[in-house]
Order: sequence, then C-alpha cells, then structure tokens
Amino acid sequence: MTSRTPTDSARDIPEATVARLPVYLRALTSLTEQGIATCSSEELATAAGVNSAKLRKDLSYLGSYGTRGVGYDVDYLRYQIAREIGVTQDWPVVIVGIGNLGHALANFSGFRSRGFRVVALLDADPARKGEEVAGIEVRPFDEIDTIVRENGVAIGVIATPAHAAQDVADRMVACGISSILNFAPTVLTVPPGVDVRKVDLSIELQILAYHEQRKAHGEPL
Amino acid sequence: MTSRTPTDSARDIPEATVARLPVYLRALTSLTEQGIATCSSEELATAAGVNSAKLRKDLSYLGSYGTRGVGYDVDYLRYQIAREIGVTQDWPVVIVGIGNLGHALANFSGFRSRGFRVVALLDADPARKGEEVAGIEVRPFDEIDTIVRENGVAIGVIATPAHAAQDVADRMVACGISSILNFAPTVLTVPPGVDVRKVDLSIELQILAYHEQRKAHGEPL
DNA sequence: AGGAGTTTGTGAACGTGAGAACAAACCGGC
DNA sequence: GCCGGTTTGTTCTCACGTTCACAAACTCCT
Ligand SMILES: NC(=O)c1ccc[n+]([C@@H]2O[C@H](COP(=O)([O-])OP(=O)(O)OC[C@H]3O[C@@H](n4cnc5c(N)ncnc54)[C@H](O)[C@@H]3O)[C@@H](O)[C@H]2O)c1
Ligand SMILES: NC(=O)c1ccc[n+]([C@@H]2O[C@H](COP(=O)([O-])OP(=O)(O)OC[C@H]3O[C@@H](n4cnc5c(N)ncnc54)[C@H](O)[C@@H]3O)[C@@H](O)[C@H]2O)c1
Repeated sequence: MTSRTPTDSARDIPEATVARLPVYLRALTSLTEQGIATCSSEELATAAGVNSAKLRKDLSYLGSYGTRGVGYDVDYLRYQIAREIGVTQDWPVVIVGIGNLGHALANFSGFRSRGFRVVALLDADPARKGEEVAGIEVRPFDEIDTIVRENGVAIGVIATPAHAAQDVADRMVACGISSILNFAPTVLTVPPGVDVRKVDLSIELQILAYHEQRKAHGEPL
Repeated sequence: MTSRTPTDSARDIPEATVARLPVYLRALTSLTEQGIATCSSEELATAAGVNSAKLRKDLSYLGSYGTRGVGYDVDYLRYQIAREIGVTQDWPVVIVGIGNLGHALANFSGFRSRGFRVVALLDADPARKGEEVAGIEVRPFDEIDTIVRENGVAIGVIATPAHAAQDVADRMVACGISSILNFAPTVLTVPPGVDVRKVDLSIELQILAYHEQRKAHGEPL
C-alpha cells in the first residue's frame, strides 16, 4: 500500500503542514521581490508568522533543501514548495454562482498569479447569460459537463446561495470534479475521494465574537 | 487567575470546539425552520457533518443541556450556544476597503442574520466617498476613529489590497478594535490581546491542488 | 588544517484533539 | 414501582501537532 519508488520525494505530509506551505510560498515570493536571495529559518518564519522550529520541521517533510550554517536559497526553496503543492502547473477552475461574491472572485487577481486559471463562470439565472465579468463570459450552468470535460477541470468553486449548493456540488461531482471550494453556508455531502473545503465568513466572525466576549467579561477593569 | 464565580458557565472551551459551535448553531436553526423541536446527538451531528461522539463532547463543555434517553430541545440548545458564543447581542462591525470584495461583503445578508451589524464602510479612495453600497454610505477611512468610538466597534474587517492591510490594522488597533478578520493575503502583526483571523482564498485552492495532484499521481489507473 | 560561530534537521517531551466504549440517567408501559 | 429501551455525558486510549533542545554539518577566519 505504501510502497513507492525511492526517487519520489517524502510522502505523507501532515495536513497541518500542507496548510502552511502556501504561506511559506507567499513569504518566499515576497523575499524574492525584495531582492533577497538567501534566508535563515528564523527570517522566513518571521515573514510567515510562525515559530522557526515549526517551519524547519515542516520543510523537513519535503526533504533537505537548506544548508546548515547558511540557510535556504529563496528561489530554490520556493520552487521545491511549489512543486510539492502542485502549482508549477496551471489548474483550470470553474466558478458557479456569479452574484455579488462570484463577481469579486472572478475579478480576483490571485487566481492567475498562483497557478489557477478560471476557465468558466457559470450561473443558472438566464438573465446573466452572455454577461461579461473580468473578461470572461457568463455561461449557463447546464454547460458545466462540456466545459469540465473539455478543459480537464478538477477544481470547482461554489458561490451560489446555500439552498442551491448541494445540487451544484452533485453536478460537479457527476462530471468529474474532485475538489470543491464552497462559499455557501451549508454542509456538503460528497462521495469518498472528493475533497471539500469551506470558507465561511459568519463562522469566522462568530469565533472572533466568542473571544471578544470573553475579553470583555474577564476584565471588569 | 482562574478564579470565577460558580454561577458562570464552564470555562476554557477548546479552540477546536469553539470553531464548531457556529456550525451547530446553523444546524439547529435549520432544524427549527423545519419545525423540528427535539433532536438526538446523532441527528444533529449528521446535520452538522460531524461525528456524534465529538458533538456530545463539544456540547458537554457548555454544560448539560440534553436529556438522556430523549435528546436536545432544539430552541433551548440553540439559545445556550448563541449565548456562549456571544451572538445573542449585536456586534457592530466596520468594513475597510470597498472594492470588489468589500462590495460583496457589504451585500452579504449573513452579517445581520447572525448577530452582526455593519455600522460603516470605509475606503481611502476619495472617489468612492459618498457612494452608497447596500444602503450604507461609503465614508473616508480617516473617520475610523470617530466611528469606532461612537459605536463601540470591537470587530473590524479588512478587504484592502495586501500592501495596505498592515497600516489599516494598525489604525484599527489604535482606535480600540481588538478583533480583526483579514481577507488580504498578508501576515498581520498586532499587539497581544488582539485577535486576527484570516480568510485566504489562494491558500484554500493550493491545499486542494496539493491533494488533487496526489490523487492523480497515486493512481496511475 | 583547525577552531569558532552559525544554522539546519530531527529525536523526544508535551499538549491538544478525535473517537470508541460504557455507565448513568431518563422515558414509557405495565 | 420496576423493567427494557434509548440517549447523554464522560472516561480512556490513541493519533496528531507543537515546541524544545541539541548533534550534525556547513562557512569563514586564522
Ligand atoms: N457576499 C458575500 O460577501 C458572501 C460572503 C460569504 C459567503 N457568502 C455566500 O456566498 C453565496 C453567494 O453570495 P452572493 O452574495 O454572491 O449571493 P447572490 O444572490 O448575489 O448570488 C448568487 C448567484 O448564484 C446564482 N445561482 C442560484 N442558484 C444557482 C444554481 N442552482 N446554479 C448556478 N447558479 C445559481 C444566482 O443566479 C446568483 O447569480 C451565498 O451562499 C452566501 O451566503 C457570500
Ligand atoms: N476579490 C476577491 O474575491 C478576493 C478574494 C480573496 C482575497 N481578496 C483580497 O481582498 C483584498 C481586496 O480585494 P478586491 O478585489 O476587493 O480589491 P480592490 O482593489 O477591488 O479593492 C480594494 C479597495 O481598498 C481600498 N483601499 C486601498 N488602500 C486602502 C487603505 N489604505 N485604506 C482603506 N482603503 C483602502 C481601495 O480604494 C479599493 O476600493 C485584496 O487583498 C485581495 O487580495 C480578494
């Protein structure tokens, strides 16, 4: 089951580490832009907002890309992380639900610059058909099958109202999408093998509110 | 330090539990809307997309609000969770940076319905001054001090470009905001006592890409 | 060449979180 | 009042994540 050739790099990177690799990637890009060619784990950790021991342990799962007594070559490490995450290639993405949020997402420049390419904007509302957002035409949701198959899309973004999200997810899965980023405030049910990540604004706010309440209560000043 | 009156409820709720309470809250609201008055931990867990043992353990940190052999009273439990999180009261919120994303956030109905009230939209661009978004006037960023003090704002949302985010955060902290939700792709540095949570679209996509890549590589079919 | 100084990579200790399992508590029927 | 069935609250164990601390490995200077 876990038999692999010795050539491919270390496997089984912990989930917590995977979640931080993109942060390191961004910090390294920022260092490159500042003309910095080499950095220590301490410097990179500061730029990424984490503990340096944690950073070193995270990087050790990828391999030994640093030099003791010196540090890391910024460009080299950046490439290694990008390769490990899989963003050296471009990932085609579809966005479904071109309302308030969908418009913002379509205009988001961070897609292109980080290895993702929006290949289609889809909406069920016939009134939106043909509308152009960020240089991309909005197409009917029914065309999802064709678009996904033609472009080899593996990642879908859901920005529809909550009540439509499960249906959209089902259609996505049916035509071969196996990774979903969900902005709708609903729990999605998907078959095994499909990954779902959610971004939920009100959950984040409520977590902040909880701590805020405790601050106010704990210190009567 | 940890001396508390016996009247106030259980303290020190684990962070992982805090992050799930809003999910339970939403599931309970959904059950109420379906006219369901009582539910078992199993049912609620399914609705929230978690393990029932985990749900029961989470709820046990709040107190004993269920009845053995019966389950939980939906409305009662919902109130208890809302009270624990602190969303029985309304939290005033300011949004800074009314661009693509800021517009979407201003129009987001989930604020109001979940215990948050947008008291101001702020932007540094003079061209936006006076513009009305979602029935709220966009005001100059410099007015943040007045607005925060007059409304007792504790929570701020940052939707500016990355290069402006740290400055905005500093200004927020200076005028008394102690919880920040950051949409800009930057690491924010804030003094102790201030909470920052980030929502980062490209990180989420990169995590999906990592798993997607491994799916493709692991199974040569 | 060797030693002082620096920084990585990792083993080991600690803390937090997840899930299985079960006793305690409750309900309804008789 | 008691018994069988049900569901909670909690305990126990294991897995995962974080942090410390240090040997190994490198550079630079003499
Ligand atoms: N606006 C925000 O800032 C924000 C923030 C967090 C979460 N959200 C969530 O994101 C989702 C979208 O928010 P919004 O403000 O853009 O809503 P919106 O109503 O402006 O847009 C929703 C869009 O989805 C389309 N749609 C509806 N059903 C569809 C279907 N079955 N298939 C395809 N398209 C469909 C609609 O035609 C509409 O264009 C909501 O679930 C909302 O709760 C929004
Ligand atoms: N658009 C998206 O869907 C999306 C998704 C994820 C993250 N983001 C991030 O959110 C941020 C905003 O994205 P956007 O697409 O809305 O950008 P935008 O350029 O459309 O809007 C930014 C707004 O911030 C204002 N601003 C700039 N400097 C400011 C300052 N110092 N004080 C106050 N206001 C200031 C600008 O005037 C502008 O109105 C960016 O950091 C972006 O990376 C956007």
